Amino acid sequence: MFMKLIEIPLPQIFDWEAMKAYLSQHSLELLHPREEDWFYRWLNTGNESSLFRSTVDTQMNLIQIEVLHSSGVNNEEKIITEFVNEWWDLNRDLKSFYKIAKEDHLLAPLVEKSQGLRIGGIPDLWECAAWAIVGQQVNLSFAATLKNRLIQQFGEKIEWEGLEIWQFPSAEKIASLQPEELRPLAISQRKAEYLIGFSNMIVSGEIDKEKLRGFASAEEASQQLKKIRGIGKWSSNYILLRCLRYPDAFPLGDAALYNSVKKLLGMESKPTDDELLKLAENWEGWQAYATYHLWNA
DNA sequence: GTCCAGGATACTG
DNA sequence: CAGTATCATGGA
Repeated sequence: MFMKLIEIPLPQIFDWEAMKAYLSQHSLELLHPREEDWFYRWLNTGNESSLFRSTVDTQMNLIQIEVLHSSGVNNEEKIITEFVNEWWDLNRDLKSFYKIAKEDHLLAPLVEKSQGLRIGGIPDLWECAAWAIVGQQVNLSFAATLKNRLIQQFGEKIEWEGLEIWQFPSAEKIASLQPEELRPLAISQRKAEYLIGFSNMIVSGEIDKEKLRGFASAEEASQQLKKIRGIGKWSSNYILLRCLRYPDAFPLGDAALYNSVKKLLGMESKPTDDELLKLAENWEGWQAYATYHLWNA
């Protein structure tokens, strides 16, 4: 039995099947386990925490959120609603993206097929950066394995009617570790240093979401992030795409991006950066959504 | 066995 | 300054 029901009107264009596919892509999703069409999430709200589950009612055009365990804080509903808004990018007006995408020979068939695809986000900056770091260079399934080991080793879990729901390890927890303590998880020495270094900057407040918001372009915000050890051009733009949601974030260097373009254009070899940037001239202002459609393809 | 994965940095000439 | 080596592991 749930304690409270929150309903959010569904944006006009929203592809629930695509969002479900993203949320379910790694077979073992500890942070938002799925049961039927419900996704469970255990959210920190300061010193307290809320457990909720959310789904989409496509008949009623509603997002439904059931609060299963309340934190008791008086702005809980607002916090959860804002989280889901960011998680599923509900407030994005995609009209101008579709306008340019329909004129683009690479994107046109993709947006036709995936109307309402919205970028699945990682609203927590620390969690997003950690995912970017463990995902550097290695294939996605191995990256997911590393993330799950981090969560199960250093995170916290609760159970709800037999279902386990985990919280990502806090920055404080990772900041308290030595790199050697992460090595047994098969995280490289370098990545262990990157993770601990980033977590320390979160703990000290040296970096936070507010400081990364409000830049006129992803490029400017990216320059801030790239000052951090372990965060290069790919990771900075990945974080801007998934967490800060700059629509013009463009993760140049992304292996999946090159492979997708190569396949879609029937190229002999992977496109060069110059070729990719040439294509991206048509996507000005919407590089993040163009990238996401290419990943999705 | 080799090559490549949603890269970034340290080192070398 | 640009190349190159290194890292971790697993799947193709």
